[in-house]
Order: sequence, then structure tokens, then C-alpha cells
Amino acid sequence: MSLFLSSYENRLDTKGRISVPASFRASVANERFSGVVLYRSFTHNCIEGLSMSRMEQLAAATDKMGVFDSDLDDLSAMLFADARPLIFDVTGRIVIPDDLLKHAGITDKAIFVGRGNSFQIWNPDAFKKVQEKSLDNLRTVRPNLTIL
Amino acid sequence: MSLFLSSYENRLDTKGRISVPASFRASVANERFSGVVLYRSFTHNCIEGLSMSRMEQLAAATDKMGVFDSDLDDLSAMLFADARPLIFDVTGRIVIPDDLLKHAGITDKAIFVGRGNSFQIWNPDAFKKVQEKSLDNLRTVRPNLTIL
DNA sequence: TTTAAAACCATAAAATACCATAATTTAATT
DNA sequence: AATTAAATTATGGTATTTTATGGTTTTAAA
Repeated sequence: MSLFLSSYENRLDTKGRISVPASFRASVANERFSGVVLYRSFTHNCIEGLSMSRMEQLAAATDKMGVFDSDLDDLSAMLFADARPLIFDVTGRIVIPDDLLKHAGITDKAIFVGRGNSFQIWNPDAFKKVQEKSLDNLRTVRPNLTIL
Repeated sequence: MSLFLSSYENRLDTKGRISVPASFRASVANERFSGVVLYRSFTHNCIEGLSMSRMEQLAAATDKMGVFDSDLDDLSAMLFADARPLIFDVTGRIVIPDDLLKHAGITDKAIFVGRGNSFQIWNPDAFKKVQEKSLDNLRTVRPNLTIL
């Protein structure tokens, strides 16, 4: 699976359909499940997205840790209970469930944001705000942080 | 992946296409992804460039750190959200997205500047200025700094 | 039978592939 | 070292494909 990179703003139609960016679709091509898994972010007002293979990877990981870490157990339980598998239609669209849209404050437009091995879906305005904030933080609080 | 070295000034055509210097292309040859990843520099008015393998390396690293370093998390989030994977066409060109060009003040010409494991793309005039400035700085402020 | 969901069809705009040529670099030959 | 030939690289323009998005019809479910 290749990385989810860049950001793409798309429109929801009257039936709640929205195109998953072609580049994100390409990231999960060649996988058994032709679609993505969405769930409500625990920390932000946005939707989290994964490939199914990543979900399975996660299941395997929690399986190992398993009984020893109850917090992790809670987390993964949450995750699996909340997760929505959504298959692409022929043109690459999905219908995002209402409760997810509500959680992210999305109505007519949404921005798909790459996060490497996962992605997020935001209300475009809300995303712009948090993005500016974290850029600010990076520049002022940690001007010398470098990993490149 | 071999190093990005030297500087090359090339021209943009009307559609924003520009040849990636052959030597830079050679640096990422033999990689699965035949292209580069660009993003807006956090600190300068220029475009940063990486190979995809380096990007994947980064994803793996942040994956491990996970929740433990929130600043690093911010940084990688910024990076993945902003990163543009761009595939070479048959003649070795890419189309640099408008917002990147704008950020770097690039219109008709651009200079590719090697930085070892990464590279930068500048407006040629802007680069000349900062280059002179940093040479100046090296001479006066740190006359004895040496790694060679 | 009313509603919701899935499959199907159509199109404008944007992105990408394709073809042709000019310029430059490298190699070969004198 | 100079000259020519060959190969590579950079650049310009056009054609084709992909993508996002809208609408309609069919199927399934409540």
C-alpha cells in the first residue's frame, strides 16, 4: 500500500456522495477490499480513514498486545465498533454516513487530507484553521525541530 | 538513492511543466515511484523536494513514535498533508502545482538546488540573494566552522 | 408502496500521454 | 586538440484519457 499524500477538496452531492481522490484510490488499489474504512476521530472534529489492510494490521497488533494493556484494549474496541467499511462505486465515490459527517461538521464540501499510512476528512474551513495553528506552533515553539 | 548534488536552472512552459535535471532523475532511478515529492518549505520561500522512498522512511518513523511526540506529529501531519507526489513524464518533466509556484515566487524560470538527501526549487534571483547572504554569514560570523 | 440504496449513463474540466524539434552534452575520429 | 557524429536532454505543442460531478433508472428493503 502506498502512502496517502497531499490534500484534495471535493464536493458532496445531494445524496451525500463524494469522490475519494483518485490518488487515494490508487493507494488501496490491488487490495482485496476496494474501498476505505472510516471512523470518528477520537481527538479532532474530523473523520479518520484507513485502508482495510491497515485495519487488519491493527487487529493483528492489538491481538498480540491483547490482554496486557487494557487501555489499548479499550482503544481498539472503540475503533472496531465505530469503523465503517465503505466500498467505492464505479466512479470512485462513497457515501459518508450521517453521524460521521455531523461529527466533522461537513455539509457540502470536504477535504481529504493525507497522513501517510492513513488520512483524514475535514470540513475545509476547520482544517485550514488547525493547519495554520500547527504551522504557527512549528515555527515559533519548535523552530529547530528537524527530521529531514 | 544517490545524492542530489549541484544546481540546475530550467524553464517552465505555459502549463507549468519543467524538466527535472537529468542528474536528479538519476538519483531516484531504480525506485518504485518514478518521480519526486514536493512540498512548501516551512521556513523559506522555496519548494522542498524528496524521493518517495525517503517519504516512506518518514512514514515508518512517525508510525513508531506515534502519540509520544506531539510536535513531531504536527510536523509529519503538515508534511503529509502538503506533500505532492509528482511522476516524471516520458521526457522527465513534472508539473509543479500553482500554490507551490506561488509560495516560491516562481514564474518562468526555476533553479533546482541539490541538498544531499533532498533538494530545493527556488526562484533563481531569490536563490542568488540568500546564497550570497549565507556565504557572507559563513565568512564573517563563523570563520572557523569546518567539517571538512 | 414508499423509501433508500445501488447501478447506470453522461459530460466538462483537468490531467496526462504523445509526438516533434531544438539545444546541449558526450563520444568518436581525425 | 579540433572536428564531427551520436546520444541525451530540454522544450514546445497537440491529442487523448482520467477525474470529478451531476442526473436517471433500477433494485432492494422496510
